[in-house]
Amino acid sequence: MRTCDPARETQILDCAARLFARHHYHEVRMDDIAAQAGVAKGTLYRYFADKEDLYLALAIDGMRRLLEESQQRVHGAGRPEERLRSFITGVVRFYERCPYFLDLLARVETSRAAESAAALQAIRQQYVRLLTNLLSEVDASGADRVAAPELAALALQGMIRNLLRTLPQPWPAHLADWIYHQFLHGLRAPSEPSGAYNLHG
Amino acid sequence: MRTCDPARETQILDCAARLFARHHYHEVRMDDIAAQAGVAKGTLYRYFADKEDLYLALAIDGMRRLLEESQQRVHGAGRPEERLRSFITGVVRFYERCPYFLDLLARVETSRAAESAAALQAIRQQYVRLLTNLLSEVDASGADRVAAPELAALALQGMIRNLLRTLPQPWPAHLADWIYHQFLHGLRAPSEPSGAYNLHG
Amino acid sequence: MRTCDPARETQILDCAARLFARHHYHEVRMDDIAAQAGVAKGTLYRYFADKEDLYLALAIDGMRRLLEESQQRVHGAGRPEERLRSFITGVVRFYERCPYFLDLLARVETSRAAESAAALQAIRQQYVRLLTNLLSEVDASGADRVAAPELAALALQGMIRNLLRTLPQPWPAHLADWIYHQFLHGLRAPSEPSGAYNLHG
Amino acid sequence: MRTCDPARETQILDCAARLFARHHYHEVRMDDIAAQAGVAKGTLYRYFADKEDLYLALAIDGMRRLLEESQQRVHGAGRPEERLRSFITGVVRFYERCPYFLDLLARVETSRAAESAAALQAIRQQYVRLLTNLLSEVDASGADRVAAPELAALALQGMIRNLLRTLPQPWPAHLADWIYHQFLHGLRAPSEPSGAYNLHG
DNA sequence: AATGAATGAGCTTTCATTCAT
DNA sequence: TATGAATGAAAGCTCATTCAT
Repeated sequence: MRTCDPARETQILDCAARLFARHHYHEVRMDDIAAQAGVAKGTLYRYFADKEDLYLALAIDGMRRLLEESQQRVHGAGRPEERLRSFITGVVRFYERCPYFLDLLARVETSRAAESAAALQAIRQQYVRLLTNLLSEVDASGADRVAAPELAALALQGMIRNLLRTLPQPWPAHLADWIYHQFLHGLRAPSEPSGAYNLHG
Repeated sequence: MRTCDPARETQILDCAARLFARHHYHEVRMDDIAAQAGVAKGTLYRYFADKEDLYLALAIDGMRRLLEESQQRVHGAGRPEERLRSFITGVVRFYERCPYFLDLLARVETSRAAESAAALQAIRQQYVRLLTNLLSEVDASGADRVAAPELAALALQGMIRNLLRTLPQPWPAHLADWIYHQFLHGLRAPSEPSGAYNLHG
Repeated sequence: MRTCDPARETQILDCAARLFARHHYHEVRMDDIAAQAGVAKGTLYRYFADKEDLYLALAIDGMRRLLEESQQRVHGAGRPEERLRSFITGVVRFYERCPYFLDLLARVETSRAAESAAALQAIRQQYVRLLTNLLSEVDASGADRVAAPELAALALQGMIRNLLRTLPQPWPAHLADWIYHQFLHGLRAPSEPSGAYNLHG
Repeated sequence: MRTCDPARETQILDCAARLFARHHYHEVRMDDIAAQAGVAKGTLYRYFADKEDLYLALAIDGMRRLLEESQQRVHGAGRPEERLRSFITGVVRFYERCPYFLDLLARVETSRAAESAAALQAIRQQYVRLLTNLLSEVDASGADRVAAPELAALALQGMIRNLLRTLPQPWPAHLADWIYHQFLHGLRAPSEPSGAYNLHG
């Protein structure tokens, strides 16, 4: 029953992503998605059970891509601190390429429907665990204790997203470095030698 | 035309807030709001032009209350660091009382319509400026430079919100302290004497 | 129960007349009428049972005034032809003073509700009978037979109204004379000595 | 967006015409029209933007049909007088077939919205021009001058409509002839040999 | 498999009417 | 008696979903 043409499915998801990133769920009509994707409305229903399903697939698709990229960086070579820095840089780059995912993910995570969406929940957990584990490694490698690595993971995630969602693109150079430094050493640590930061960097 | 009975307006906003926090915009019907508030549907339209207007008023109302509370704490007595700690504690307490505002604000800030909602934008800017100024004070009082106070303000806001939105209530004791410490001293600073943090604290 | 303050009733009717002349029944709200008349909405219901009743009273009021004016002219002195000319002149003058009645009456006579409105029907009949009788007098006074005076009455009424509703004000001088002449002598009779007629007379 | 199935559009218009002729604009619900036409409510909105648009299309449709019929008669063969008689007969026959258009047109011409409805205005102008030109031909062919053919056109139109709207169907035999005679020769001309006229002929 | 016209449940919104003040 | 906030039935309209082609 359900058609399987991965290319077309990707095409639909891409178009839908752009629409859902700019407009709320109830503002995007299936008509719009079909028109944007260049297919008939009925075709959407061969790939997705309903609007909610399409919306969820969208978020899952985006989060999985971010997760996979992050996994490569986190599981790469180098000292834990270096891999943390690489992780942050990767996230910033990801959102640079797909800025509409910033709003989309913020939006979908607010969704109560997501609570029942096991797949999305699973990916989100993997993501937090990946980061938590990395922070534990940082902990083990350092002189000081990392208190509550899970809290720290959530804190880092929040910092990154809020900065990226608020700051207008193009983002300041070294933004990833600034985040890394702030996260690791806090507000009042001496700046890194790379120079002063400002919003219009 | 537009009726003005502040008590009733507050009553409607309160009920609507609870509904919008638990359900998406398109999932909440004006019927539901009216029923919840114990007024007739037509009455809603005596206080708000339409659904969107009510929704916006909701967010503005919440942000204004948070802003006013925060201003009192930030403009209070004490060293800048103390007032920063007080600010963070205040925000956590605010969301403890009104947990539904966490999702609501996340949602409304994702709204493109909000871009044209001058009132909401204005409050948001005041909020960021309040925090930025406080961080500059922290800067002036300390030995080290605070790099990019505006970035730091956004980072702090993101940390707080993501933690509160993700962690299930009741929140760990000393969560505000943990945030303060992480924000000021970073991940690897020695923990405060108050003890270890964990998610179910 | 029903309040009786003729001055206020007239005031309401006047304001309503202007609104109903410019807008269709369903486009005029009781709010509008109340605002225009400078009374509260509830007050309207002390003078008229409901919207339909007010609307009807309006038409009856206007038609009665036109009927009374016409009766004076038709029952006046002079040869029947002279009184017919006076009648036509009077109608034109009436609509010159109250142009909004042109559309209002056209509109209310289209109303099916009017069929059940005995009062309005009665006045309309009196009006047609007045004119029919006059035409019969013209008949009796002349050399030729007036065929079907009732048909002629309706024809004259239609001529007048369609001309006045279509032509922009101010109306051509001698318009009433032109109507009188056309009605009595037809299209191809020699023009009266008063001169040529044209739309911008 | 807008669907185009002429057969169905005609079907909807026909059903709507009957309803709007018997009831005021605000008394006819879109539900009624849909039920009468045997389509779903949503279908109406695939053919017409909204209720007002449907209403206007109705009038335009009717006027266009009347205009086309009239053009054939007016541009036919024969002396101008004969074609004028044919025109009048045609109009009467048209309204005999579609009696509901009498009220509908009276109502739509009272509409202020119609002023902005260019299509309707255009047809109305063509109609008046057609008749005006015909009367000018009658003029040229006759011994006497036709004073103000445009006024005469409006007068004739008003006569016809008021008679047809007021007289109950079935209409008197020779009603068209009576109108022709009254219009051309006036009230006091000798009757035609075809006999006496009366309302219940 | 793809289409897009048709569907109709269900939404937002209106506004004539009521009634406590 | 006058008011106008509150009412809620009823309207116009939308749009996710279906299914004949």
